[in-house]
Amino acid sequence: MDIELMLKKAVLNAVGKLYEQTPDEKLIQIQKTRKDFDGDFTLVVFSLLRISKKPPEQTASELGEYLKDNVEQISEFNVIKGFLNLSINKSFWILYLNTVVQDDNYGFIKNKENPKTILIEYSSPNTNKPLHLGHIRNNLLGYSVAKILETQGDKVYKVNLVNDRGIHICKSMLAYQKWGKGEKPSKEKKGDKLVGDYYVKFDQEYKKEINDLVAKGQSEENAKKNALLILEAQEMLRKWESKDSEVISLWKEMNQWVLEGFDVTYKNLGVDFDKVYFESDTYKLGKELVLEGLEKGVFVKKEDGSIWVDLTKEGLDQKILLRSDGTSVYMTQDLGTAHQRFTDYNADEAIYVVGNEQNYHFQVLKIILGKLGFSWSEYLHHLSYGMVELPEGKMKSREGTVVDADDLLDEMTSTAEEMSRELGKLEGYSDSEKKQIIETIGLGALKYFILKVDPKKTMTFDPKESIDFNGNTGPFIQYTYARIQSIIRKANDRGIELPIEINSKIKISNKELQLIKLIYSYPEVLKEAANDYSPAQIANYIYDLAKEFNQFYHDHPILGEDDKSISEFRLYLSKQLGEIIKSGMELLGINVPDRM
RNA sequence: GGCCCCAUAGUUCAAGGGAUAGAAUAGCAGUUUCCUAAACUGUAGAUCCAGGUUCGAGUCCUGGUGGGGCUACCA
Repeated sequence: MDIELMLKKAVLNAVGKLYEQTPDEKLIQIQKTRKDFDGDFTLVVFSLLRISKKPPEQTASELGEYLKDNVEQISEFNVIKGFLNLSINKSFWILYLNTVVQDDNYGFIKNKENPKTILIEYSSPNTNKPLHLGHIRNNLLGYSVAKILETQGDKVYKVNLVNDRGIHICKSMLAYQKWGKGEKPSKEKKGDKLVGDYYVKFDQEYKKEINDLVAKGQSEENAKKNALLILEAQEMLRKWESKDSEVISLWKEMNQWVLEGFDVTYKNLGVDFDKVYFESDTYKLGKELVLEGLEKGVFVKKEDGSIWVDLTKEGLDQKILLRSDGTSVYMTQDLGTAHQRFTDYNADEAIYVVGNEQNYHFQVLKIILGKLGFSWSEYLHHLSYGMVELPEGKMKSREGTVVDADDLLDEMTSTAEEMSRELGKLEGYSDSEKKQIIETIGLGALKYFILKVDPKKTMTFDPKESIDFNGNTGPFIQYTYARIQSIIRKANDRGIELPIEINSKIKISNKELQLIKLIYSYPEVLKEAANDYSPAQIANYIYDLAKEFNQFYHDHPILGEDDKSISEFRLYLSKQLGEIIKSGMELLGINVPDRM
């Protein structure tokens, strides 16, 4: 029952009858009527003037008359300038609500005929330092987009590619070897934090050495290359590649610490993966693809033996694919893993959740795969999200200006606790219940704060001003849900049983109508969010829904309403709004509490 | 230097080429004998600049200004 499609056809028909010319379907623009005007759907007639050959107002009026007379669901119309506002029978909307109530997963596509297999890679951390706010955005986005895509009936696999090898890993290993004195992870300092500290330590010592060398007369450039520390780190990488047992065992131990640390963060964040790949297993993949490409003449070999792709025709640069010593670079391994993934899962589409600083990399990756003749390169999508910035600019690990993921999570929980206590909300709850509610609220505030922003956009986070709990926030929505559940509990206590169907003849207010129309939009919102890979669209929709509900709640008694049919209708409406809030929040990875 | 992205109330975010640019927060002024006041109501406040395309531009095009990113035989 798609009313918009029906209206479109009716308009097409009406234009044909009135002006004896059938317009291109694209000229029919039907949109939802804006709040401040009367009506449910609006036809913009400007594009039809060429056919009607009459002024906008007249065209709109003529069409309005015709539609009102010929379309059963249209009860009224009004014309403002070139906008024809159509009102749909209220009973239609009530009947619509009836069908929604009976649908368990309202808005989701079920039993899709040819479901796609979609891979989504997110998180992809380096094992040399703990996760920070930027990673949080990545993780929340990846997890949420996966859920959103599933609503469209497709099969989605979440994968993580752990970046566990390379010079940056050797830096923290070397620093640990030199200054670690056998320190082990503890309750006070979990593994990723410990390893991260040595990564910072390396950088400090390295900088000192560079300064010393510069003081002795070397150029800064040379000093960077000649510093003993970096030479030692490079030597360590060579040992790692040649599987030196001592280096490998230290590497394994330290990586394990970090991964265990990450697991705690992931668990607290509530994200997970269907499969975890390690770059140490996959970094050699892709070499063959490059050699194949060389044979086909897609790539070129330079005198020193390094292999390149020339993208100057595409308006880009030359890009190295294999070093002169035959080892792989980032691009090489990404070519390999892309290929492996598409074959492993027989995937139709692959999404990479990676920051926009890598736009160039993914642009190149896609072009190269295309040049190699893989038709699926077209279905490789870089979900490029904006950086999270502090008021003073970008976060920098080495300058200690990062917002640590674990610290932030803890802070959110304690703020939630403080606020709950101040508001006197926690009285009468058991300790475990309190803990659960507080965590749900704190985490909800953080997740919503991040996901409500369009993924593509750079966002600002001010650590000094803690994340809000009032207004357009996660807790506001959670509170609305808890309110609804409270009403439902009370209804149950009073033994109120809902009829199977809502009486479609009752009178409903504008606010109630507005709420039903919002419910009607949900499937469309999900579709758009999936198309755009944008949890923000769901977040903003749910906020709107919650806000409208609170207004409705304020001046419409639900259980206190004397007219039984109306009371039942409002209860139905509230219940359904609760369901959608829950459903939408779940898609954002946010839990909703029954009370708070 | 070259390439890419961004610019909306004091601040953080919205706005499928459509009507009077929405919220939140901070500010000011209000609402609890009534289903949870983490709520609701009122008030004030914004499209970086200059051109262009269009019936219609925050949105599209050109130029400028300001900010960010990429341009590694790092990942």
